[in-house]
Amino acid sequence: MPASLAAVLGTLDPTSDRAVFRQIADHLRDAIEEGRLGENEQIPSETMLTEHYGVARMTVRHAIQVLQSEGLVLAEHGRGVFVRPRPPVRRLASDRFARRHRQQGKAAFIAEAEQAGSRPEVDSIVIREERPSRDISSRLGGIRKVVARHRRYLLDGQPVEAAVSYIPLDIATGTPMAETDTGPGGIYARLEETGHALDHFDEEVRARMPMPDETRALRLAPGVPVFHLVRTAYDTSGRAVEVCDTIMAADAYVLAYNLPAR
Amino acid sequence: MPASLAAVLGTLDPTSDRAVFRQIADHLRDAIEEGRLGENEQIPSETMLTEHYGVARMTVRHAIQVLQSEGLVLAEHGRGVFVRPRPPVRRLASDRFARRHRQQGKAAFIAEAEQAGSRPEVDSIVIREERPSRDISSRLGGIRKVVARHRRYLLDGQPVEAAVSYIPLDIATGTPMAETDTGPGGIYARLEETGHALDHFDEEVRARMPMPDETRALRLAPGVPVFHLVRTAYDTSGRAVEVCDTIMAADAYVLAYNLPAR
DNA sequence: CAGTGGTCTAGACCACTGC
DNA sequence: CAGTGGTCTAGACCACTGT
Repeated sequence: MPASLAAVLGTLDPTSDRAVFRQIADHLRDAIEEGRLGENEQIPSETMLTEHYGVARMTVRHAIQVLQSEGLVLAEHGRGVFVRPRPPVRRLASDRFARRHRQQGKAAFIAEAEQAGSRPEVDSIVIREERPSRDISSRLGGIRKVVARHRRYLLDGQPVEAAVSYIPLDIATGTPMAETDTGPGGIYARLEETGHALDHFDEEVRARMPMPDETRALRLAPGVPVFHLVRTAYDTSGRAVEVCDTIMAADAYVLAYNLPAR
Repeated sequence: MPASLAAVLGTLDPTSDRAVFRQIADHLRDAIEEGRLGENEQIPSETMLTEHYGVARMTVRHAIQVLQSEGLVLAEHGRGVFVRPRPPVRRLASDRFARRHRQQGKAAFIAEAEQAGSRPEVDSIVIREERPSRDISSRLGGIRKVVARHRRYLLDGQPVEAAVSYIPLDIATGTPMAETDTGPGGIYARLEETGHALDHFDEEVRARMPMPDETRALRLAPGVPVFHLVRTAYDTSGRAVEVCDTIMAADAYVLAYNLPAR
């Protein structure tokens, strides 16, 4: 941390209409964006800030809370408040479910992670029969019973993605799709073996702030939104054969798509 | 608002480890999610909540602030705090820039909005020569000068999208692409007329919390993330002929894409 | 005008971290 | 142990809304 707070942060403008806590938040935000406070660096403590600005501690805390909800800093109890590093980003390409990527015999996530030199894991696997929600049911053509495959994906021990796949009961029953281990190539390989050659996927993307359970499952920092993906797989007969509902930490992903001009 | 606060919210659990402001936030969140507090309904005032729970006003405000940063409620100075309605959502399909949609002679945004019965507007139009950022430059093949087209899109008076298009100077100069009015079909129609028949687009999607200037430009409520789209247009010779950088209120959009299975 | 939320103070006690 | 952030109180004054 630099010696002079005034050099990093400046001073309050008493003639300004802008609330004091917003001015302090602005100073800190500017310092972060211009690199005067670098990634993982500790920002001045609440005590130092109250003394520097001559305000009450609650005012300083309010300013820091603004930055937390913007996802710029992370408070660690007993240690300090730190500038959040930009996490390594995974790029998801729109051809990631193409057949040629399945032929090595690995599921998309595992193959891609190993390629990138990370250690992939899948945990919290729960497979069970369920009655799907109205939304999922209508995407699968009005079906009433499905096999639901819940799981969580981790990279180097960090959870990055939580997903649920829904497969019509008549398709999944008696196949590895209803077992924990789906075998080489994952469920898309099994679908193709059982007479459901895949034609295309429809993918819907939303972004929002996480619910509290999602914050826990993905160990999300405050101020990080989530991507909510709903992907439907269609076979060559036009039947919807799987819906995958995925929540991802938005700061860890870039989604890349190819759009036709014709 | 119902007569009994206890029926809507319940009471504190003094044996719980959970902080009081979190318990209050949980009660309000549950009431919203289960419909005991409906869309646009006013939640109990700070005064009522302090009396009901027997806590200091700052504790109640802290709870409400949590809900604000989750995007669930909206505080209106002097009026009250209200349950945020889910705004009408625009669905952006991955074929939205297909040539056939351009042949009516309208730009994609205008045509689509009128189709949906909304009143579209485009304002804040600024067209000027710029030196592109490193990122934009490299997407356009290392070019040093571009025509930048800044504009903001509104539906029924509400800003929904702010975008900047970058076009290499040699392509745009002397054409309507460098003017305010690009003519029927927009810049993509002009590109095709000037020997740059379009082949495909690459689109990258990110989501994050907005910067303060984006909050202003899109009149974003607290707790609403933004989509950040960067779309590159390629002509049939493989040259990148335009990059469009767009910020959108994430609660107003669903992005829909088609992924190949081959 | 009464009622609402917005800002700010000056304390208190607690829990966690690292030396 | 000293220093950090986390929670909470009990006030104060202000600005905005609607009657």
